[in-house]
Amino acid sequence: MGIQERKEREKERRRQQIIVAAKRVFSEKGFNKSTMEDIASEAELSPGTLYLYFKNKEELYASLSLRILQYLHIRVEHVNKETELSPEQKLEKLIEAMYDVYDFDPLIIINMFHLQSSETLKNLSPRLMTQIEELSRKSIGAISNIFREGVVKGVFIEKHPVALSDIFWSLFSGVILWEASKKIMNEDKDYLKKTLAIAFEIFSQGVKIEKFSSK
Amino acid sequence: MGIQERKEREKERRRQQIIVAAKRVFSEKGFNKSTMEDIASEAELSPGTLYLYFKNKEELYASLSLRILQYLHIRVEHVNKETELSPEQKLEKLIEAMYDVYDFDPLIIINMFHLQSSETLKNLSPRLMTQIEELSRKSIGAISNIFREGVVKGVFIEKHPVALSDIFWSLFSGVILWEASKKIMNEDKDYLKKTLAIAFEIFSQGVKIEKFSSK
Amino acid sequence: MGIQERKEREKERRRQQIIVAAKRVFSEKGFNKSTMEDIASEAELSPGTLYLYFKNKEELYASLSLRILQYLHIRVEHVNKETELSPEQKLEKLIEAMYDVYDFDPLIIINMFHLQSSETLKNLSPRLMTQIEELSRKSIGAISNIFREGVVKGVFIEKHPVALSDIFWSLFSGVILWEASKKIMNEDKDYLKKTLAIAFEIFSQGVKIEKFSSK
Amino acid sequence: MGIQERKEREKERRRQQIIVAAKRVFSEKGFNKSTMEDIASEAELSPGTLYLYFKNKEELYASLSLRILQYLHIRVEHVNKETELSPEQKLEKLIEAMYDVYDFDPLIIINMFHLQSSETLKNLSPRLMTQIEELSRKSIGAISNIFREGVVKGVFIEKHPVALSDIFWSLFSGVILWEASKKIMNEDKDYLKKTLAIAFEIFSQGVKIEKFSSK
DNA sequence: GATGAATGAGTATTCATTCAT
DNA sequence: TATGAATGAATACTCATTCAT
Repeated sequence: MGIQERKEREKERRRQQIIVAAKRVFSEKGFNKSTMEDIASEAELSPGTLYLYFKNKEELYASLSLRILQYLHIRVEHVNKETELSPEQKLEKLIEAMYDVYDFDPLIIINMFHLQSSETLKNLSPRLMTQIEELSRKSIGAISNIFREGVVKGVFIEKHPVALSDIFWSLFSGVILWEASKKIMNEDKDYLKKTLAIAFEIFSQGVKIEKFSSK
Repeated sequence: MGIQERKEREKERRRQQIIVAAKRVFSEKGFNKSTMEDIASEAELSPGTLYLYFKNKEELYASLSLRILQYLHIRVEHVNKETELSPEQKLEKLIEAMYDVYDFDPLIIINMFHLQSSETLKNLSPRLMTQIEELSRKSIGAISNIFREGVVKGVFIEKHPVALSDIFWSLFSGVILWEASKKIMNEDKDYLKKTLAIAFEIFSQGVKIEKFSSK
Repeated sequence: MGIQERKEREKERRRQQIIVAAKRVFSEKGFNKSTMEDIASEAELSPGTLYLYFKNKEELYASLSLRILQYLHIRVEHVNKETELSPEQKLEKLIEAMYDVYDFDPLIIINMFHLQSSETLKNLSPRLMTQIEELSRKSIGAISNIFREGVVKGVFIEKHPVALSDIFWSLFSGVILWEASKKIMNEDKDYLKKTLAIAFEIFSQGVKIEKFSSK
Repeated sequence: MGIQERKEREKERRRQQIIVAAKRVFSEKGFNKSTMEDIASEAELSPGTLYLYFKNKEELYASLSLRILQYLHIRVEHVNKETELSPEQKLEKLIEAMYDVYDFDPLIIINMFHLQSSETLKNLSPRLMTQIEELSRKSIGAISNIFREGVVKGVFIEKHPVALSDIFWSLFSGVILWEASKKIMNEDKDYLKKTLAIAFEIFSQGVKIEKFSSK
């Protein structure tokens, strides 16, 4: 019914309001230094209200990660489905997608890393856990596919097809962290973009089969 | 003076004893979940004693990073000074050095990252800050040198010589974190080594100039 | 008026619905661990509605006691009014009544005790307070009467006629609490009944004058 | 060693200091309304210090019960060991002992009852649990012995020898609670003593075998 | 120097109660 | 009347740090 639906929508809006506030606070102070009161006041709500929408602090934090994972998944799947593209073109598209993912939420790597800690996992509801696991698995799988295809078609070197996607992701995370640690993150996004571009170019060159055949 | 010196030596021994204990505790529980009492009891000392050697918890943690940085610096400088090696041979030596650095302390990346947080920096003594900054600057400089030399000699592509070293470091960090997040870190070091090897090989291929000239 | 009256009746029905739910929840979790939401959901109402019928949590709880007191009062008065019975027969009837009171609500003693706490009393409305006080006074009075009559007729020992009723009540409460603390309360009502029977028998023997005269 | 011993003694003194403060606060406000800060400030200590001596609030509360149980045990065992006394004399001594137990801590019944709640039990350390269980078992056993002996010697009626001790204890608890609920507890101890005396006398008369034989 | 008992500020979480709809 | 989302005060417990011995 209309009323039911409007309520549902309203509820979702509140969740987003809280998530947005949480993102601001967490990215400024980090998980441990952020208090639930900080977040509540950023969201212009009372602390108690936060607990109507999120089981606890960990689950609120993990919800940020879920949001990024959803976006990552959509983008990566989309690349993967463009069957008419060559592996090299797909890699290019993938790189573009990764830029956007980072743009969507620059804290992606830090969130992902936090998510791993056993303490965190203990406090999450099974539902959220399942969602996160599924999205991670699917996204990683989609990236792997792109490289596997490249290897099969003789375009990319065969160094453990899985490893290629791992290294691709590592490079992405590494550059972001590196930039973050230089605190350039916010002030100069262009520098990050340029660095990522070079990193991905080097990677692309490194995985192309012609390189090896030309020796 | 003899006595003076012996005291100094004794003092340094205690510092190391504490640092070793701290490393064990921090690497098991992470910074926030580790208590000063945990560390004190691991070091078989009382909590109060820790404060005779370290200003506070942050400074104790940062001291771990300093220790790794010292090792990193020594190894990297050593590679840099071998003037008779070609840029490609130096890169190979550098990669070996990075393995060892990781072996020396697998928490290197996490430590380095923690070190950046403004909250941390606020609590460090200027003396420690200076030491850390200097060592970081020198180590990064030495790595940069290797790549700059390669570019100058026409062996490595010219993509912002600085960027090459940044990306090298990013790749290193990214792989370690990636593995850490898969919790393979401790159980299967060989897998990490293999992944790092592939990563570095791809990187090496990617930066070699022949690739581009062969096109 | 018809409409007025029907509303009144409806209102009373709701109150009872809430009281019944509250009884279930309180007896399972105790006063402090029971939340208003627990009770609301047991009553299939919203938390807000509870406050339309009861001033606060304490008053809701006290209403349970009022209900038992009403039952106790009815039963005890009834015994007292049977003028043709001997004191010993009345005591027997009284004992039967007490069994039934306990059956009506096994939490009677705990409720009564909770009712005494000054914190509780502070939160009750004067109207409720008055009702409770009146019923207590009357019930105790009726029990006292039975014993006083026995003393006057030379059937029961004269040890402060008031004290006899106090002790009778104490014995009743004590046995119930003792059983409750053994957690047999719910699982084995027969054991409680048997213990109560022995207790009352001992008491009856103890207060009979012949005992003393036989010495 | 002397130093070791003095420290131990000092530590025990602190525990007692806290227990005494806790007793005052708990008996005034009850368990739930008493805060750890109340107790700390009553003991002229900081809240944190309480946790150096007691695991949590429940365990602090339970420690009060332990203290009473220790006293109860000593007194009851002492009566039981006086082999030259007749069952009737032992009962008299037991009654005296119970007066003293109540004097030692009038909250005895409330403490004991609180101790039963499953929520409480969940939070106690096994060590404390064991101590409490053992003392309870032994004390109850000693009381039972007295009655069993009386039954065997043909002085007390045989109504389940165990039940006699249960009913004795119930009577004791009941009277104390009854008085407590009349809030006479503190103001008029003499009235309580008199009531207890009458209660025990009635009980004693009730359990004496001659009563029945005289019929 | 070394100790470790004491401190007390800091915080996640709960829940009785309110009030706009 | 009835709702139930929002409130925000209240509190047990932790732990970095200090300081008397």
